[in-house]
Amino acid sequence: MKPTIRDVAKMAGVSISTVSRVMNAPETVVESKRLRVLDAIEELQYQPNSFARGLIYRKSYTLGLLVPDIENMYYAGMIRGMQDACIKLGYGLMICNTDRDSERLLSYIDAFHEKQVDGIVLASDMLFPEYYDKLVGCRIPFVMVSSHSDDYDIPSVEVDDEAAAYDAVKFLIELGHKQIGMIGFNHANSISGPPRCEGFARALREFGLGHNLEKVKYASHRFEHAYEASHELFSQYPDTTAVFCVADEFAMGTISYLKDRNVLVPGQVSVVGFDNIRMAGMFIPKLTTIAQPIYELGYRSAEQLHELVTTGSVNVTREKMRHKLIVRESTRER
Amino acid sequence: MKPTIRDVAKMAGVSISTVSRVMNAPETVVESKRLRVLDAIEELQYQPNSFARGLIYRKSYTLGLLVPDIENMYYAGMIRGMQDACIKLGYGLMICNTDRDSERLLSYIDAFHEKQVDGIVLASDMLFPEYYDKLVGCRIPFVMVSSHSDDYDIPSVEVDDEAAAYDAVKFLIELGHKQIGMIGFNHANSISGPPRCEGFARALREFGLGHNLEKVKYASHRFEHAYEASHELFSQYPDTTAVFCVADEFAMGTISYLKDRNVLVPGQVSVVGFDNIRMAGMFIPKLTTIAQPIYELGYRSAEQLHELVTTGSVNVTREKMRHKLIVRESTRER
DNA sequence: GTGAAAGCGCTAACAT
DNA sequence: ATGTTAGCGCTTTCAC
Repeated sequence: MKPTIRDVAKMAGVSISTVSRVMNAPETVVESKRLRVLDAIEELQYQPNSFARGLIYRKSYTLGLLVPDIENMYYAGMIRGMQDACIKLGYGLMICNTDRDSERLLSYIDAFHEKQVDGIVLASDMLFPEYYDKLVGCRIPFVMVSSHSDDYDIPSVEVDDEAAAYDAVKFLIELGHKQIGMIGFNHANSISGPPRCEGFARALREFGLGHNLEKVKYASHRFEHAYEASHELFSQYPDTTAVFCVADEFAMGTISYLKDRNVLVPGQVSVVGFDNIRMAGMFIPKLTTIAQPIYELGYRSAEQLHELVTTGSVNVTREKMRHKLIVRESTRER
Repeated sequence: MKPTIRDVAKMAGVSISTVSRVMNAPETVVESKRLRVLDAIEELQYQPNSFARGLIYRKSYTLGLLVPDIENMYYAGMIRGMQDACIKLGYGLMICNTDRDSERLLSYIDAFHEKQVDGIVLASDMLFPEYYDKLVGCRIPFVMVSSHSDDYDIPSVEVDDEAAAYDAVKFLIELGHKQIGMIGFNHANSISGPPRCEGFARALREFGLGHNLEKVKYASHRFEHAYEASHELFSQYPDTTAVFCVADEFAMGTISYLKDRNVLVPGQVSVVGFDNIRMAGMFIPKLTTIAQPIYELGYRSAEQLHELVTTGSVNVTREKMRHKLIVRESTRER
């Protein structure tokens, strides 16, 4: 049996209240007893029962994270950031993988509710009314990361997707490319899909390259889909010399496709990615990409949630973090 | 305030025990009342307080996972498997990233202890006496995945590293390679490092290629280190035509190095990896590699832990799963 | 400064 | 079949 506060009290020859006090307000108990209690705690390897504590404080000191796809490398860095923040804040982190499935997400909310997490961070997903209602119904505070809601006033941290996409495309244009395509996210389920398309369009228009506006194919988050989408893109617009991919994994898919067709990257076609996941610098060729501060995004979102949980509100809702173009080897002047 | 069992009881006009019964033994309460209770639960979005339950059952229905490096793609698939198993078993999963740091790992054990997880799965790490003592001291059952302990009798699931390495090297030999090098794990902290070296050595000896035995360089888990190690390997043994890398990420590092030196893979040098992480099929060239059943490893380890937690022991300790050579594009006949 | 006792939300044994 | 009640381990008044 795990030792309880009673065991400690007995061993130290004091009452349980005294034991409780040395843990929560040590200065209120005389040194001699305090020391005896501390010894007993040490000796028994006593750990207060967090169920009992939770019952009283109504806090689990645990945060929940809902990610769409844990195999997507983008989230690995984010999780590290969140976890480091959680350590700093004295919280635990419970990670759940929704597989982009509504049912599953909803049932994880139930699980979180039952486990009494103090708050949830929702990564990348759209905030459907269904989710919102459930979260509010469960009275669980939550924030969003790499996403936001236009309809509800929910704290969020992300990058300026429109501006970032604009920068990527502008870079391609300045390299001298005139025939530019894009591999985007399927709009249906994606929060960052539309703004990245808009950034693409704005850059094109601004530089009088509006004829490219239609050169957009969509893929759903994985390498293989981007490979397929690239096939469509190049079949339909064979003279394309540059493509903007809204995710590094897409860029890899595009480059793979091109490679299979014996077209050189960046020799014949330039490709820019998005995210700057760890793999971006390992791929051949190394990816030119829009870097998101992935780790910081995760770190910040945990802090934000903590703020929300403890104070009831956050200072800056809808926070934006800076992106940055990183030029590596997948792009070249035309 | 979150509704309690009392609120439900009041709304349904019954006693709290009846409410408790409809949740734990529905058949013992008459339909009419049961329905009223169910309605009230629905209406209030009532969720039993897991602290109170935990206090009684002394179970948190939560498992803890300790991974060395969550940014290592190897673990992503494993986590998916574990999570799916946890769903099936009705458990939650708490993931912690140790960064291969003893201090951090130990402090996570404390956190798990305090949070009363029902069990822990320890991934890849060695089981130092320090860890073992602490775990036993805390009375937390645990299993190991992609690792095992020779010193203690702890349930584990992994692949047969020695045999797998042997197969990889044998494949290279059968392709006609005579000058074979290896990029291995630094031994200090690695459980799978030594057996993979042994597999390498056994294949070499068996085919009379013992002169390659010394062509081994070590790297510590990341791409960059493998890149460096490859530099050392090829500087010292420039006539090497094939290299066995003990991780796919190492294979990528090696190939990157070779690429930077303008040597063709698989044209001039063949490379085989290990793990078959998701990236292996996305890299250029696609990696020939030893596939581990990563998802299943995770799934199985969670099942094993569950067995240990619920029954107090497991049927087969030190379980092995089958590996498989997957031939793709990074290897070629000599 | 310290102990006794109430109570957090729930389950289970005991009455009825 | 249903209600009453005693804890589970802890914190926190409230007396002393």
